[in-house]
Amino acid sequence: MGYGLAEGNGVLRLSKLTDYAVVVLTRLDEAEDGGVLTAPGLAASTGLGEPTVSKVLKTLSHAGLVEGRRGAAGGYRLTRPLGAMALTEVITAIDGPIALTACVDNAAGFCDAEARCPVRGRWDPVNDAIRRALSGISIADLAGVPAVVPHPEGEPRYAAAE
Amino acid sequence: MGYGLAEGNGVLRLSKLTDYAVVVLTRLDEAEDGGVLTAPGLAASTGLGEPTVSKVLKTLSHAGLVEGRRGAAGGYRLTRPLGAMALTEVITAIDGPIALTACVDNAAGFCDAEARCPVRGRWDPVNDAIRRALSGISIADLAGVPAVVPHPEGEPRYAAAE
DNA sequence: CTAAACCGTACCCCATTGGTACGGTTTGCA
DNA sequence: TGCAAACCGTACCAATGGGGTACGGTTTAG
Repeated sequence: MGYGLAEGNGVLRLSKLTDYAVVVLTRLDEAEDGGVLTAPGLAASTGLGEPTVSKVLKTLSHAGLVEGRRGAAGGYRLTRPLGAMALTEVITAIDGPIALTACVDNAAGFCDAEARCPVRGRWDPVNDAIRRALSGISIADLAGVPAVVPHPEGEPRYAAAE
Repeated sequence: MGYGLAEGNGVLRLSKLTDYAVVVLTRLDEAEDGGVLTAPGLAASTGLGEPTVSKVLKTLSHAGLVEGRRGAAGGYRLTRPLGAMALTEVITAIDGPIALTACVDNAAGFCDAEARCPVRGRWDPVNDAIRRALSGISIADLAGVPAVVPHPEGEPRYAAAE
């Protein structure tokens, strides 16, 4: 597949799943029927695989970012507006905690080559810089909020702007 | 091995090679004999594998961050002081360009699912934030500049500080 | 002439990730 | 009361990319 994220670009590669999560969250934000959409419905409207969408939703649900209601008329619903949902929360939910080094945040002093390690804990300025940069970015900032973008048959072509 | 970087933590994982690069660059900065050290020597003093160190040096050399001199009395030398060497340069040299998405920086409009892609190019605020956070961090900032830390036999234990 | 070191390329192994499958439980509705 | 639709949890499989290695070639001091 491949949506917006790079294939094997380089650093700072966050997973495709995170990309999918943003897509799905955006779609959920556009929902109108009480803001509830089903996983199969989301899969159809986004073009992603249904099992993949389910997986993403499950993870987001586990993190408390969406709420799943079971049963025949079930579906998923945002627990918060996207403007109040930090990007870091989604990243943490999908990819785990945002950390660059192991020595720094985790229990310090567990390096297997602790002896003769010349840069112990020296990466934390980078960590802090990254965290500071990422905090303050909400999903709404990424969504651009085109709101209720229809996706009829044919070729929507969201790109055509400007 | 594993030096300072996390194993499989999460986002923002930059490669171990970049970690090694910082280690090697720091060692080179501590050198005194005209600032020239050999790859085997660096491997021995850092505890890293000799082929791996060579690989890192070769890459750094190709990026112009170090200068390799061949022959019997050859070795590597910094082309700039660490304070004037940006972290982003090292990252770019080892891991490639710092980019989060493919659609944004590269030739736009090559998404295989370009139609119905709801977040085209929406990741660039993140890209910008990351770049802005990383610029302004030099290798000297990471090195801490303990300068000429001896590594005799026994157990150096750099951690023992404070 | 030889040894030591850099250089380039190509190769292999394995861990992480993306994606899938399946059985179970809940719930609206006929 | 049974059925269908949807969420839930877990486990599994395939492939991509990165870490690490090997090898042959070229340069250069002694």
